[in-house]
Amino acid sequence: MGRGKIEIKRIENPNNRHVTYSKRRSGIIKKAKEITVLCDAEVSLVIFGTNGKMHEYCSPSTTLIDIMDKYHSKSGKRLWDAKHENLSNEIDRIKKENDNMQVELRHLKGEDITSLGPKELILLEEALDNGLSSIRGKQMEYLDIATKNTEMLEEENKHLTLVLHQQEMAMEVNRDMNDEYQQRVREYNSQMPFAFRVQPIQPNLQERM
Amino acid sequence: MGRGKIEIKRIENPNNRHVTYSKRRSGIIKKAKEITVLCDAEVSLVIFGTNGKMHEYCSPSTTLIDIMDKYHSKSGKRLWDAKHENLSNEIDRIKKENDNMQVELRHLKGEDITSLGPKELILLEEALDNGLSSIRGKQMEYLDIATKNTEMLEEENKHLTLVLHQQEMAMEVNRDMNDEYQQRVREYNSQMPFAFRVQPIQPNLQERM
DNA sequence: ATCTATTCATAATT
DNA sequence: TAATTATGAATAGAT
Repeated sequence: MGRGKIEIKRIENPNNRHVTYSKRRSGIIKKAKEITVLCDAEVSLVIFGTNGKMHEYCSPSTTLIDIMDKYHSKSGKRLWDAKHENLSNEIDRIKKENDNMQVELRHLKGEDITSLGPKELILLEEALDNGLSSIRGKQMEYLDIATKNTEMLEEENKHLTLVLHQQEMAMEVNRDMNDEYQQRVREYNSQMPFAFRVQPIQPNLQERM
Repeated sequence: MGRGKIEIKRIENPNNRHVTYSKRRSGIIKKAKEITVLCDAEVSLVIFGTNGKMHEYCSPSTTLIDIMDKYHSKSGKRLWDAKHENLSNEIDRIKKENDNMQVELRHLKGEDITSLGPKELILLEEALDNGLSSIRGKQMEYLDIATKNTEMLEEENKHLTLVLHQQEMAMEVNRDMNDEYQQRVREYNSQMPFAFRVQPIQPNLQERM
């Protein structure tokens, strides 16, 4: 049904495959709707394309759950039980994993160790020692950063103090000049447009913890 | 597509309806198979006619359970009954718990700590220190036991040595007596029924580690 | 069930 | 991507 007969086998060209998928999908859904109306049928149709997108149709008189329930009773296949069992097994598996981790955690924290033998204790001790040295290494890094930070800040402080001092000197000079100038203003009855100003410096960026 | 166009509305004549149902049902299933093959699609199709009979198609690559699983995750609709919902929630909860423990374990072992701040490191260090002191306390117990054991064994050894010495003395005396006795036997041409024997001593029970 | 006139779905093309 | 169209497929009604 088209400009040529096609074999029913996988369409290798991805583009064509997608186009055909879209067309045929809507075709099937249309047919499903029609049989629902024409023949009073109950239809559930779920389609997944290679892109993973889902499309579904369910006859309006029911829900997918109803259909599945009926399927269950008609086919005799224990569809839900199987699913249920899978979930239960999964839970058991994870719980066991959980318990093991729980025990390991408690042991590492020095709890519930009465049952452990000397060799196990030695292994634990090693693990803890390793953990401690790793953590102290990291702390050392932080300490280095903090030390450098302090040095930078002290340097910065010195600089700021110096600049501040210079600024004060400059202002003093300025004030003197100004006084002298005012004097002249008074003397000559004229004005100066601007006073020199010292710009504040920007604080340096600091490494943060 | 037939000897005349038909309106898409319920076919009132039961006979016609049934016939159309059969024809169209097989048509849809054929289409479903085709899209499966042509386009790599996953299809689940369940049809119930008015007679209550069920027909289904499911693409060979999957099962109805898989399709329903996917449907569940894609649509987010609560397809599963309350039981399932509970189990799923339980799994999610335990998995989360698991992940948290996993992280805590790795941190205690000094792994994945680059993201931790100094305060967290201090808390970790405390935990590890506590664990270490607890474990070393336990090791100390074992050491005490081992020391006591050693003392006991040494005591035991002394005792055994002493007893052994006494025994040797006794045997020597015995041998002398025996020699003397044999002499007498030879002299008097008669026999004694049994010889006295020294019983070996049992080692004392020791506390075990 | 089988047959066929007719409508429909759609593959190729634009 | 969205129309168009020639063609094969589906099927309604008849047998």
